[in-house]
Amino acid sequence: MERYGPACAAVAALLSPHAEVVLHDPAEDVVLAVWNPFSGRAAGDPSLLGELDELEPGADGVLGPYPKVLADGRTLTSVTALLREPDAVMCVNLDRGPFEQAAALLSAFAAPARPRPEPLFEHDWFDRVNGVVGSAVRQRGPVQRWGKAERLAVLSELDSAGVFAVRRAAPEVARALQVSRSTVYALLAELRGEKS
Amino acid sequence: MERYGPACAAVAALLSPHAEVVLHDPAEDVVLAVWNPFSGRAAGDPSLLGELDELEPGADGVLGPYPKVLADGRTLTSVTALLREPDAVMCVNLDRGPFEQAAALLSAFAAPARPRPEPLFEHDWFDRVNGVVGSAVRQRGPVQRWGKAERLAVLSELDSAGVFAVRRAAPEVARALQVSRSTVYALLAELRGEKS
DNA sequence: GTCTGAGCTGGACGTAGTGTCCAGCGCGTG
DNA sequence: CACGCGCTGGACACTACGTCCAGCTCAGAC
Repeated sequence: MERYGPACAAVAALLSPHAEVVLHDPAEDVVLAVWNPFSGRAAGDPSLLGELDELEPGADGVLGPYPKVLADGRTLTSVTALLREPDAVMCVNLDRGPFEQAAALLSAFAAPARPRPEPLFEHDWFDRVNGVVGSAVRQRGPVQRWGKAERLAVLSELDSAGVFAVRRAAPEVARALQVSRSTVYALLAELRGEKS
Repeated sequence: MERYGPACAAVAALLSPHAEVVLHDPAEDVVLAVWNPFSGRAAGDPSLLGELDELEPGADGVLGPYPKVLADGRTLTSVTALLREPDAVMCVNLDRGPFEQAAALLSAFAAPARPRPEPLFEHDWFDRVNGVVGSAVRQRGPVQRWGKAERLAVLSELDSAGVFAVRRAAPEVARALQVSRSTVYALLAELRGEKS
């Protein structure tokens, strides 16, 4: 308690008022302390840690993050740290609500209400290629700077999306990836050769 | 131009730097002016408004909002206003990227990682053909009883769904319709000949 | 600097799939 | 019965696909 208290308080302070930190004593199955409480629990309550048995802790002694729902409907994201010598369990419960609301607000502001009325895909697959390449661009930087690994990854995605089943797809993909048609087939062969 | 310019400029200024406003002359199919340009178009370029024909304008003369993807991967949300007397078309293209990034940031921060499945359509089009033919069968009776009109109708549906843009589609459609490949092309030619 | 290999390129080439054409055939109609 | 419409299977030219290869560039090793 004296050992871990400041760490818990620090986490709680950092994420206040959206996170609650609970320190448990697994030996006594009792709550040692709660910082910034909003789930109704208090020091001295039973821990009810049994539910954690289902989860496998990672090599670093961390469980989760995993989702939780409070009785009042609030959604939480939680992580649990297993502490040793002395044994303790630290749970951080983050109220996801405000973040989800903000994300929804931003999405609603900038996203079209009707993404795709009819999945007619003649003209659509063109956008699909641009879409896949585009999201990869956002994730990995400009196309010109890509290496073989990036191209392989994007091609794999396009291939498993079935893009190459449509006519004239290969040249278009080559254009979007800014490589030659030959290279597209070369990478594709490499991809499918290793897969099977 | 003198009439609508200030309105376009106002919209561009409000959303700057994330929105581009393009004023078109539909009669000449030419771009009259661009405020805050980022799509590379400039005054005097051809409008290429043909793509808008597919969309039905609302009662208020507004098309969209609808999604768009630039070649460099940026995602846009666009709305188009049809202006009368004098005729003009105003397009507002909002760069959705920053908003999506912010939303993704918030989501990633508070949400447990959740992989996103890509909708694949390779095997889908096969079912699509069977689906269209199947619903037509339910509506018009067994395939063997169909006359030219029925086949034309179903073919039109499949064609406008873009099925024939995918490889090996024609033989498969012929099989589903229980006609020869030649007939498929014959009917298709008839269909497209009358349309234009 | 030179060497070397990995990776991309443009072009050539064989093949699969596409789209057109036509003689032939069944079938309903005048 | 002759006629014509619509479908058929086959032939054909052509496009697009997928493979192959010599040559180029470039980065890293020596």
